[in-house]
Amino acid sequence: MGRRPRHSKEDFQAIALAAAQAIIAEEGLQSLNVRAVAARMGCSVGTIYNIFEGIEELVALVNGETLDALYDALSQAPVTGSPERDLHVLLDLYLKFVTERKSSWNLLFEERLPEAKEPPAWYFEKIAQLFTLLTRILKPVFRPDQKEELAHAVRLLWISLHGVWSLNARGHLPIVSGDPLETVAHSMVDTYLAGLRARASDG
Amino acid sequence: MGRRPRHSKEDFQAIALAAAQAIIAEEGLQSLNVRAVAARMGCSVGTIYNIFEGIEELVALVNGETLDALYDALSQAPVTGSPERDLHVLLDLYLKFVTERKSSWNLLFEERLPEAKEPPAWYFEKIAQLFTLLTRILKPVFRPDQKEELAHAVRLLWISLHGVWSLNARGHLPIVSGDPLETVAHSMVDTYLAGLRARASDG
DNA sequence: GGTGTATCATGAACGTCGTTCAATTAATTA
DNA sequence: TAATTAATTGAACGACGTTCATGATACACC
Repeated sequence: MGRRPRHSKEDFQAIALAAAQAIIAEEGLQSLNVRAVAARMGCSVGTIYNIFEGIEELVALVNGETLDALYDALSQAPVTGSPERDLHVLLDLYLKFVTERKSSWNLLFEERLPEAKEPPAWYFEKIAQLFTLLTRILKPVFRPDQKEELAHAVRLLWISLHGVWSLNARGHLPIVSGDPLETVAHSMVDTYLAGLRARASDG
Repeated sequence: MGRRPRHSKEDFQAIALAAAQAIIAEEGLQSLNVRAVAARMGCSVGTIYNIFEGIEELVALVNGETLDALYDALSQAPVTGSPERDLHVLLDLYLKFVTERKSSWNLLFEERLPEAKEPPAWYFEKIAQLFTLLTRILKPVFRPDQKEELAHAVRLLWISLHGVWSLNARGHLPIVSGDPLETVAHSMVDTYLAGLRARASDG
């Protein structure tokens, strides 16, 4: 038989991931490219393409870690039974995370999923995991039998907040609102929650 | 004195803009680059840099026209006094526009404003113009003296919907919701409007 | 018309990027 | 040790945005 791989594919991917994270932390997003990752790993660019289909796959891994780290940061938030209060606490942890890990965070918004291709399965899982945090906070707004309504509300709230993060990440937020990021995010949550309560009491 | 320009800077920018639009329409976003624009204009790449600081400035012009076209499409929407109905009609025009001019629309979400630089002034104006459409629709929800509350509500609704468009443009919407774009957008508007009414009746 | 000059227009060339692939290296088996 | 098989390499490719020495051109003045 032939030559055995020095590292398994998974090992190599982990090393590449660490290298990418180091570059992002030390040099910023604009320095994240194949040659920089290869140099930091101590291998050639060709090896990167042995491990990954392309740079996008590595970026997806980095974004996966960002989502995990976000979950870790947000899961500290308490659930008191008051959605308003809980959401505000969650939001502040969120904003702290965005501020502290600005580059990684922005990378999430650079990613462009190819038209034809399905997003990777673990992407769905990580988002679902984050959704559970919102779900348990919003639970008191709904009756126990309104499972689907609750899930629906979580999705919409997520998307609304994504509007804020997205505009902010691309520098467009000042075009839309003169208020700072925190203010906009808090207003968003308050209004949305009021809407949920109103629709819930309607039926 | 020296040589007079063959065209004024504004003329040239208009020609470049038309060339860019033609490329987007006929070849798609991925073919929009300096060389393609220059070739279609019948000039050299250097001339592009005589007219613009860089390609981003041309992209900004294209996006400006997209915002104008969007305003034209949406300003047909009637104002009946029922915000729910009016918003749904507006939303459908919106979705029609997004479908018909998908490439131009996506370009709006590719743009990344440089950190240090202020967005161009006409950007604020065009967004403000679009805001007036939402403002007159949402007016019945507020008392005549609640000018600032109305403006605030318009901004938040805009940002919420931006969350939907942004996810959709990057292919991330299926990760968050299994529902089609229209459904998500309509739900968003309904919930937000319920929230506005609830908060308005509180004070 | 000729000359000088200020200005515009040119496109080859540069640096960077993602990506490819023939050649090289090395681990395993016979 | 030699053959076999596969991982690793890095020069090279094409596309990109951008630059700048060079050439071309229209005007003012004589």
